[in-house]
This record gives sequence, C-alpha cells and structure tokens, in this order.
Amino acid sequence: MPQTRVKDKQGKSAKWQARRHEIVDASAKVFAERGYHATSTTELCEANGIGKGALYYYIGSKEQLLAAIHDRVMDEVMLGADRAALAGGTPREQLAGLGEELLDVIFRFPDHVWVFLHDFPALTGKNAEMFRQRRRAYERRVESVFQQGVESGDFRPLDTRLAVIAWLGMHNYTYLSLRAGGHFSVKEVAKAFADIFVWGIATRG
Amino acid sequence: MPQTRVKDKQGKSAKWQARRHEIVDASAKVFAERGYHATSTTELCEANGIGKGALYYYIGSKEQLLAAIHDRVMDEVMLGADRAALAGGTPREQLAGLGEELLDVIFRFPDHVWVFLHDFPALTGKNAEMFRQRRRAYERRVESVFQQGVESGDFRPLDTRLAVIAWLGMHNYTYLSLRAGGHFSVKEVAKAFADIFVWGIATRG
DNA sequence: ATTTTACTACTGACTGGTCGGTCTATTCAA
DNA sequence: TTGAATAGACCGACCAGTCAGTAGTAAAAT
Repeated sequence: MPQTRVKDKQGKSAKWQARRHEIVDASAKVFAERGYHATSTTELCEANGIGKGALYYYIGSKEQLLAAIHDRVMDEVMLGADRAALAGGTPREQLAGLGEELLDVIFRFPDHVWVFLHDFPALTGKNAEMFRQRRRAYERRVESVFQQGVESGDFRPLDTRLAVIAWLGMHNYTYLSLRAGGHFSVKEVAKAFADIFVWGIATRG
Repeated sequence: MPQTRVKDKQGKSAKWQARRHEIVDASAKVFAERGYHATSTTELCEANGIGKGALYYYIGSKEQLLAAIHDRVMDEVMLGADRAALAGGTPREQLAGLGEELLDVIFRFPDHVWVFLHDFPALTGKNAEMFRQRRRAYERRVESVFQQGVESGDFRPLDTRLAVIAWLGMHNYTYLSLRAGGHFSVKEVAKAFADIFVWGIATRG
C-alpha cells in the first residue's frame, strides 16, 4: 500500500481534487454568464485552457459539474448558518446573523449562486433529490428561528412559512441586483434588510 | 383594396393573432417545465399539435417566442401598476396595492412569470434592450412610492434603492414556492407581505 | 353558376451545424 | 516502466430553422 501518492476514498489524489476545484470555479463563471444549457463543453474547455479529455477526466459529466457548483453553494450556506447559530443571541439577533451570513455567501460566490438559483432545474435524479433535501434543510433552520421568536414573544404571531418565503426572497434575490465591490457592502445590505424585516419601514407612532 | 379580410399593421388577421396567442401561452408552459434552452422546437410542435412550418408561421423564431412571453408578463405587470396608481391612497396603501397586483400576476401567469424570471438572459439585441427598459421603468415606479413615503414622513428615512430590491425580491421570489390553488390566496400573501414590510415582525413595545 | 385566381394555413422531409461524451494515442513525472 | 494527465479526432443524436409543396377557401372573373 503506497504512502507517497495519497488518495481519498474516491481514489483521487489531493492534487486532482485541487485541479477539479479550480475547474469547477472557472466553469461556474462561464455558466453564470451564458447559462448552463447554452454553454457547450467546448467553451468550458477553452475557459479552462484544456482539451475534452482533461475536462472529462475531472468533471465526469456536465451535470456532475453542475451538481458540484450546487454543492459548493450549499456547503457555504450551511457553514454560515452554523456560524450564526453558534453566535447565539435573541431571535432578532439570530435572524440578523443568518441574513448577513447568507448575503455574505451571495457576495463571495456570485457566479456559483447565479448558477444555483438559475439552473437547478437541470439537475436530474439523485442530484436533484440531494439538492432539494439540502435546500429544504436550510429553510427549516430559518423557519425554526421564526418559530422560536413567535414562541418567545419577540415576534408577533405570524405564518412562519410565509415569513420564510418573504425572508428568503428578499435576500436571495439580491444576486440579480447587487455585486461585491458595488455601491453597497454586505454589512450595509444586511443591516438595511434586517431593519426592514424586523421593524418595518413605517415611522413609529 | 379588400375590406373583408381585416389585417393589422403587421399584415396579420385577428384570427392569426388569436392563434399565435394560444401558441405563446402553451409554449410558456413547456418552457416553464423544461427550460428555454432545454426545450426543442420539435417539443413545442408536439405541445401545440402542429408541424414545424405552422410553428414558425406564427412565432418567427424561438427567441421571438421568448420575447412574446416576456411582453405578456410586462404588459400585465404594468397594467397592475396602473390600477394601483389609479386607486390612490397613502404611500402605505399604494405599496400594499402594488404588492397585491404584482402577486396577482404571478398567481395568474405562473408559467409566463417563471420563464420571465429564469430565461431573460437568453434574450439578445433589441429584445434584451426592450426587456431591460421595461423592467427598469417598473422599478422606477415602485421606487417613487418609497420616495413619496419618505418625503411625506409615512416611511422612515431609508435607502430607497435597497428598499426596492428588498420589496421586489420578497414578492417576485414567490414564483418558486407559491402556486395558485395552493395553501395561500393572493390576498393572504399580499396582506402578510405588506404587514411585514410596513410594520416589521417585531412585537410593539 | 361556375371557373379561375389568390392567399391563408399548414406539412414534414431536409440542411448545415452543434451537442455531450468517448476513445486512442501520447506525453511526462516518479 | 508504470500510471496520471492530456489532446483532439471522432461518434451518433439532436438542434433551429428552411423549403417545396398542398389542401381549403374566399374573392374575382367569366
């Protein structure tokens, strides 16, 4: 059993994993610009400066590449949710933390997120099922914060499902309008959104 | 110059326009289910029960069909904004009216809206420019309500651009989660969203 | 009343080209 | 000398769009 060439359980070296990672990231950019279905594997080869053989050596198939981009987004989103949960605080603070973490992912991985929110219907079979499960898991985490807030009396009684839809839409949709390095920073947007959602926009009476 | 066969300025009869309308609507459904790029013109023929010749006799090209679906959505959205403006009221009432009209379009034309929000990057040249202009025009209308509210003191001072992005995201994103005939009615969702946005979710102190 | 003309509405075979993916051959590092 | 890494020719399938032809019908001409 050789020890110099270290391989993981899929039988691939760390070097292979790193190169694959690079290719996934570069391809996400192309998908974000042209769309998944509209991007040919030949274009992916050009963007990565490699031939078809090398491309398929790393990605397996076009759909597996798409799934890898989705995984990357969900990994980051879940990590952000973990950090927000670890920070603790009142339901209001929890919600603000969750929002800032989500916006942070959207600003740090704009291409991946674009692909994630646009081309998920192209996933089939097991890939689609995995995607749906992870997405649902995240939505449940958000919903539980709303439920806690209602129970503790911090939030007024409300339909938590509708609140989740409103909150997710408000944050996710920024991938269309806001970019890193643009007019607003993550913290500014997160603050403004948390204020609107928690306190509303009406003047106090 | 014959008078019996009535044609419009494009030289097409009312009958032709009606049939085209049917084909646009049926095609929107297929695009929503399978995606614009993933749908072949042969599939569109099958869905409409016609051959290639007839399809192109009515649609001109695949992209013109896509543009027609976009026009249909924007026409309805603008009509809704007109109705909301005509109803008048305070900035708060204006905003609530605008939200209900927008959600109404999303519930009445779920397929068209799905295509509108998913496949707009496939529009090119003049089609893309027209789409962008109309979208911007609508966003300006929404923003002006926020500006009026801030000026009148009904709304607290806020960045109106960020507020528009938050408001649009909250409403538009429902196309993913909410369907007509589902658990919630348009009025329920509109009410819940207006309450959250205007008053926030925190309990009053 | 009947033929001719003109035009709408439509078919489906066909075209040039592109697609995702495979395969054989080759390079190169260890 | 072995196997990881790579190129690019190649494959069958499928793509958007075209075209020659035609059935049906309403208007015009006879």
